[in-house]
Amino acid sequence: MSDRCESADCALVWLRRTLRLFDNPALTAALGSARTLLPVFIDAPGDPLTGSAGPAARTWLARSLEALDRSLAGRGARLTVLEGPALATLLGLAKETGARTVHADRLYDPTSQARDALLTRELSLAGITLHTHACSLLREPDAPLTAEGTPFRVFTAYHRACLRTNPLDGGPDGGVPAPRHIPTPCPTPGELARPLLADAPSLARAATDAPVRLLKQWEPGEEGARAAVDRFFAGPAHDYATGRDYPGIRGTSRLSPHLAFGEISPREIAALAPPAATAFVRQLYWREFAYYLMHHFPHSLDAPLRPEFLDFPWAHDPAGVEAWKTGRTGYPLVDAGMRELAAIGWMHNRVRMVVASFLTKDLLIPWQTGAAHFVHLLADADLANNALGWQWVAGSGADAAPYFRVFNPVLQGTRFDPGGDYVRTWVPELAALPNRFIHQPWAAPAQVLEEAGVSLGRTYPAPIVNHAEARERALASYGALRANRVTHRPR
DNA sequence: TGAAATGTTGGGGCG
DNA sequence: ACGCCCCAACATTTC
Repeated sequence: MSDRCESADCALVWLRRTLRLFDNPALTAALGSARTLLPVFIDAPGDPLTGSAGPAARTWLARSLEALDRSLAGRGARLTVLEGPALATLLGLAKETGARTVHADRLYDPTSQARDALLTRELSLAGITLHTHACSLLREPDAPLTAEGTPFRVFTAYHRACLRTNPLDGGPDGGVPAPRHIPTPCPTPGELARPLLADAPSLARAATDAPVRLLKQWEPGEEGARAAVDRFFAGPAHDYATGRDYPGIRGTSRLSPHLAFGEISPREIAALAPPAATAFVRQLYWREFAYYLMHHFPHSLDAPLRPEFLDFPWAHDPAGVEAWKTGRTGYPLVDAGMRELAAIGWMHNRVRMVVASFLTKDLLIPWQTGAAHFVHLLADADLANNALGWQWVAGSGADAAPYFRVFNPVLQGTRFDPGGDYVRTWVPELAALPNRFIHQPWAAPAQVLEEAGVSLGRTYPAPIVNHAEARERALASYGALRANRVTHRPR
């Protein structure tokens, strides 16, 4: 970042979680407001999104920034990537370029909102205006409300209200077109000939120590995102309602990391969706609902939405947490999911529910422990989605599973991974077991185990808990909580 | 976006 | 032919 000559009329485009050119209202607004633009990404230490991200998300981010830079290069601009505190970095760039305006994509988590409010004040002292633009959602998260004017807490009611008030969110085109040319201050950043991540050493490191398997399956960036959408809508989307439940096949969209980094907008996805994909579009509204809940109940990122769960008798079980994290619980479907997560920074959604149920109900570990682990390992880490999902499973959240709903990892396995493909992929030491025992190796006769080369407790762990007993324990805990609430109810 | 226990029914074997 | 038992299959209730 040097030698950029001052432009009479330059605006900064501060991209955070909108790493794309199509349907990017921040970019469009900046183009309309200034003669030249400087697109910038700031890797700020302690940033609530990128700062707490784990290696998979950091690697994805680095790759996505490289892709964005290539797209910008095709339109006469380049991406500037800097590491440092947001305020100082923006002030430095503003001074260099003479920019008095910053256009950014809006962030919705409470920490980012507080930071943006602070930045708005601090920047205005230097004569700089910060504008944030709605980029990430089908609709802003304050609406709709119930007839009483309160936020919905049940998804189906929320979803119905969304469809009633605006059935075609984002319009038929899926958003504003990508600009054909992006004028930049002179000299163009491309002429500076600096490697993209030279001034963001932490991201440069992340770009090189990639979880390789992740990169084999996914292509970070706007182009890769659009290709993934096309592939999905051409095939799996048509059988999504059932296919999405089978972790052994490609039945889901696998769009979550693309969406998390804003490489493609949900408006564009909704506009491209074929009529047969309504079940999938409904899932986009689950994402909307997560942001809606985060907006109306910001405390629900870290604390139970339903306050009676503050009294829940969670267990302290470091050994159990460790077995869960490392995929050594002795329940093949749970272990397969946790190993998939560790290996590629992603996990099939049905399996996310199963492992979350196992942690919170079989082991009685607070959902926040699991949520933090997910945020650290998932390439698609999204605070709103993550908290909603975990609270849903734990029973403490909106539209929550009733407290007595406990997933049986064996039944879930036989039902949704009947051929055992998923388990065999991620728990190879069980691969030779016949289907009948692949989800419950402890039930196999000694001879079958021996023929499959499985020795429980040596090559693969024996179950760390008995699920039937654990289920009873969970029901008792949740039952006590319910009784508690009744006796404590104010009169 | 659950699972297990309990209840019901109907067919077939058998005395 | 008939009643009885068993059990699978399905439905309902309960946690």
